[in-house]
Amino acid sequence: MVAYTPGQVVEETGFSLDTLRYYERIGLLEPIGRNASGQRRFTEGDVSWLGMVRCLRDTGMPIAEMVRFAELVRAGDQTIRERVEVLEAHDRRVEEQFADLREKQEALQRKIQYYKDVLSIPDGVYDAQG
Amino acid sequence: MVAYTPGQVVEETGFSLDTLRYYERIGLLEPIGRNASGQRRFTEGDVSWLGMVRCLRDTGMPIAEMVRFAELVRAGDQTIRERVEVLEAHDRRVEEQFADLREKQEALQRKIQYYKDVLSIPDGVYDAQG
DNA sequence: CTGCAAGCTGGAGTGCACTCCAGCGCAACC
DNA sequence: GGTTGCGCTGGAGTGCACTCCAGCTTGCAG
Repeated sequence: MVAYTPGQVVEETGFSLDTLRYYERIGLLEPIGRNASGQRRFTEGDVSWLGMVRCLRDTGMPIAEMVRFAELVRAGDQTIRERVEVLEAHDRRVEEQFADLREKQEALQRKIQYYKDVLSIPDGVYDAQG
Repeated sequence: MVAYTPGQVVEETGFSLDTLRYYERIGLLEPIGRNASGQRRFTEGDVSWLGMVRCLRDTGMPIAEMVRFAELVRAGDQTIRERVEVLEAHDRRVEEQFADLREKQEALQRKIQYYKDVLSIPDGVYDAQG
């Protein structure tokens, strides 16, 4: 059975050692196994769960919600349906984020265009704040 | 000349009163004019600048960078070219955010699909973490 | 004239998500 | 057998962007 040292997990997942320990403390990771001298040894399962965590984190899921999701995972197979609901709700939020951000970006681009228009008529007098 | 009370600005901009005061403290807003008894009276220009602030904030520009941008605005018309550069760099970052987020979302959707596949074969035995 | 809402100030507190630190253990390499 | 490196712990600190608070003044409605 393969076991990963903390250093290897840092390498693989991109999370810092402190972050990994923090995630374990708050219950986002279940207690990580230890070798004879008390050092962490991560399993394949731990690492793949960290992949899920990264995915959720990078799409903006708050830690508290990831912890709730982790609890569902630990509760076993009968929670799969609920997990799908959580993930789909999250996916819809991500979709909303997109729409929102796109709108805001369009506003930004209009402002940029405004500045460029001012630039192209160099000696006008404008209130350049709007 | 129209002047806005703090309450009206809260209404118009969606920023809280505390946030407005905070923005003034840190120099994101220039010192707001006061009436005879010391209460703030915002000008049209203040409000339109707050529109810009909202636009930048909502597209994820950090406060510190907004403050630098505010300083450019205060420095006058000769900084317009530089302002355009700042805004365009920001716009490119927003674009990157999109690409990034879309990628992460695709990963998320693959994970959701995986769960759904598990759901559709109800009595298999799977490691549902990946 | 009495309330109550709105606003003022400086400073402290909050929430999130880490991040850092001191002081320690263990293993291994020269 | 020293020192280098990886890892351990509990707890404190950080950075960001607000948000709240006590204690006060001002504005306006009834």
